Amino acid sequence: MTTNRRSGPHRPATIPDVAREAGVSRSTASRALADYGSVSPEARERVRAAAEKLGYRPNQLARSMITGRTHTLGAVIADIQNPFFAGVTRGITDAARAAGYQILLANTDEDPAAERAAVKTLRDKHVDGLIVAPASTTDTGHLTAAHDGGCPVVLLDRRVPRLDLDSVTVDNHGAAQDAVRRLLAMGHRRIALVSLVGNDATDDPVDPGSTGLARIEGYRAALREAGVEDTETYLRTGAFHGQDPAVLAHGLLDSPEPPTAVFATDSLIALGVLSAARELGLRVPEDLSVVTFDDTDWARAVRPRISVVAQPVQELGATAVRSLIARVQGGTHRPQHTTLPTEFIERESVARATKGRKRRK
Amino acid sequence: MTTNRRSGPHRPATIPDVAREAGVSRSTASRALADYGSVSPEARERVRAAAEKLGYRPNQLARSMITGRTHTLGAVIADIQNPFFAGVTRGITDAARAAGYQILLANTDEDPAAERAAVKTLRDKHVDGLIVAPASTTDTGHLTAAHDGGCPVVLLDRRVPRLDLDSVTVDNHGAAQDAVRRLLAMGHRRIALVSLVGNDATDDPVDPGSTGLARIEGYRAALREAGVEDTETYLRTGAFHGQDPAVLAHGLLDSPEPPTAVFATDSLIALGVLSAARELGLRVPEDLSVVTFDDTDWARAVRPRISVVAQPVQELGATAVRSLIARVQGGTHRPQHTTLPTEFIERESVARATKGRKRRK
DNA sequence: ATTCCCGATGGGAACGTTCCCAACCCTGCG
DNA sequence: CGCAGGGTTGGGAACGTTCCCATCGGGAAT
Repeated sequence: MTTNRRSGPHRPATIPDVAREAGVSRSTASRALADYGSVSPEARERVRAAAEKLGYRPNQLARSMITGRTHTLGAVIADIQNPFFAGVTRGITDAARAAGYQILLANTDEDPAAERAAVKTLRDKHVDGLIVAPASTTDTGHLTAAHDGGCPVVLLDRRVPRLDLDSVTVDNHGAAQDAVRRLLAMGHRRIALVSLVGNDATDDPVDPGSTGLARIEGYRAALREAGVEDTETYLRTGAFHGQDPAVLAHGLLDSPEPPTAVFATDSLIALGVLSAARELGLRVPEDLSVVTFDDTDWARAVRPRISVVAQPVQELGATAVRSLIARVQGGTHRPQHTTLPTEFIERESVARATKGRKRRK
Repeated sequence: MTTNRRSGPHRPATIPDVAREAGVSRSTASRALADYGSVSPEARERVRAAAEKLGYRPNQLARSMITGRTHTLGAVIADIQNPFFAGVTRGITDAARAAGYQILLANTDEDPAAERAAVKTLRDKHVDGLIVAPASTTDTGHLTAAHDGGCPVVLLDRRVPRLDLDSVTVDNHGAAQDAVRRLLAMGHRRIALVSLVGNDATDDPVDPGSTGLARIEGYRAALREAGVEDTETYLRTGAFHGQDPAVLAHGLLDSPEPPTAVFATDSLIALGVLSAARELGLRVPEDLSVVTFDDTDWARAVRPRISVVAQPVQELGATAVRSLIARVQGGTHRPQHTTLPTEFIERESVARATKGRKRRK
């Protein structure tokens, strides 16, 4: 008996094992199993039977070494606990599985350094492509490097204007403008926007890549077209980290001339606004109208139900995957920018503005 | 010039390239880079400089082929969109990254077939270990097969009693019992439990593996010890799929002698209860007290704030990862069952029971 | 001075698969 | 009957790394 280096109870069967069992060569066994080239019917059957008998399972690592494909995609997002990204990730994993791909997941917490590290690690693992919700619109060298290095990148949710990478986004500017228009139509004039933004100091207001700035610009545009010149008084932006949305909202609402409506740029901020309103004894929507991005499960269960700008979260992720796989498998066509539609869902958190509403302390 | 098979603009540098540049052999270069064996300081430095110059990045696939380690763990969970699993996954990815591991993610939607397929695919990709929230307590052949085949498995959130695998759970029975005791202490007697359970028909009531049954048993135990003999009237369990918690709760609350308190076994069900209560015009907590598992973000932002049984979601995931890595790297000690503590957080959704409360239609 | 040992180095094999190519057999056609 | 050609097969190389082992040189000890 030959001494095997790995002589455990059941050393996993390899192609040579199967070939030996079937009485053919490695090449023929490989061809029969991978179904390419030409193999005689009887040889094919013998190999199939031998593989079955030995419980042969192809070693994807070895296969990947040759083919250069791992059938694995990397997903680099901010925070899986954020309902928006949870939905996106769900869409990503489902679409990937349907196409025969797996997902390597990495969180960045909006930290560009963590994002660079994640991209590096995932590329070292030879993912076939990357889906990235970029933390910064400027610090993108690692993304172009990956793309140029043969690892396609699809930008998710956020765009990087001067970067010629595929992207899948929603029309944040238009959606925000629409939402604010609806508040204006209900007679509101003192409309606040509460947002947490990243380190996008250099983002371009004309063609913003970050969702935060795009929504802010949509907010400004809606106010201006309604003749509200001052678009900054009720604009509250905090930093991603360390800033509690509830505190931000509290400061906004607890002022001499508070807003009559608040537009939150995501569901976590909306919770902060609701929390602050509760602390101050403000009723929604009688004292304060509230609208937010993202249709989370609680938005349609709480009282009052919250009117929202719903994003197609799962579709966002699924579209990114399909776009990426097309690029991985297909040729190198021009970068494609997909914009998915949002939907405003009207519920009970918006009321007509009452001119001289009394504040209750 | 030799014709290279892959003659792209920048064929990624390999160890032979670095060795050539540094004027040493592959072996020495490999030793210098991987930091093992013995290498002279000057050789080490020359290799380091050459690697730097060529932008060398080790091919993890090739390395894994030799070492048998991929530094990748598989996470097989039900649904990333469920806040509980989102938190768990966050804990998993963070702990994994801290230990130098990556996470391959798969959703099962509580479908045993999907779970088997996921485990198969992940094993084919040669993950070093698996973290699984098993969909079934009986259909577990693939898990023992993986474990016996050298791919360690850690059970998450749910246990499989007769299976000798590591597990990380919380004391669901005790936590549920404690929560119901608190409702009893507030004078409630007609206490309902609303739950969605999987296909655990054969789960053992004495030592339940599924969280659902464990919580139900805790509920029953609390009622019995308080002298409430009938523990089934207000028990509502629906199936995982196709059953809307709101509908289930609606049927429960819209009855001749409705419960005065509801215990929901997870946050999605709690939303259903809240939604049904709102539809029926019931006020929380005046008409209906509500307690739920899982401290989600909305539970502390809505009005009234919801009293909850908080689970250490991130810790659950992180502990599973650390336990798994210990087994991957260390010897093969006995299976370890870790139980993490829960915490009851008292808020405003529980009121003293009023004897003859009037229902408002 | 010879022996011994240890640090340093290089060559070759191995991991398990796919790919390329040469060899082979058999049939059909000129 | 010889040759072309297609289906089938097997051997060898390659992917990029780590590991084992043999070799070599120099300093210390006998």
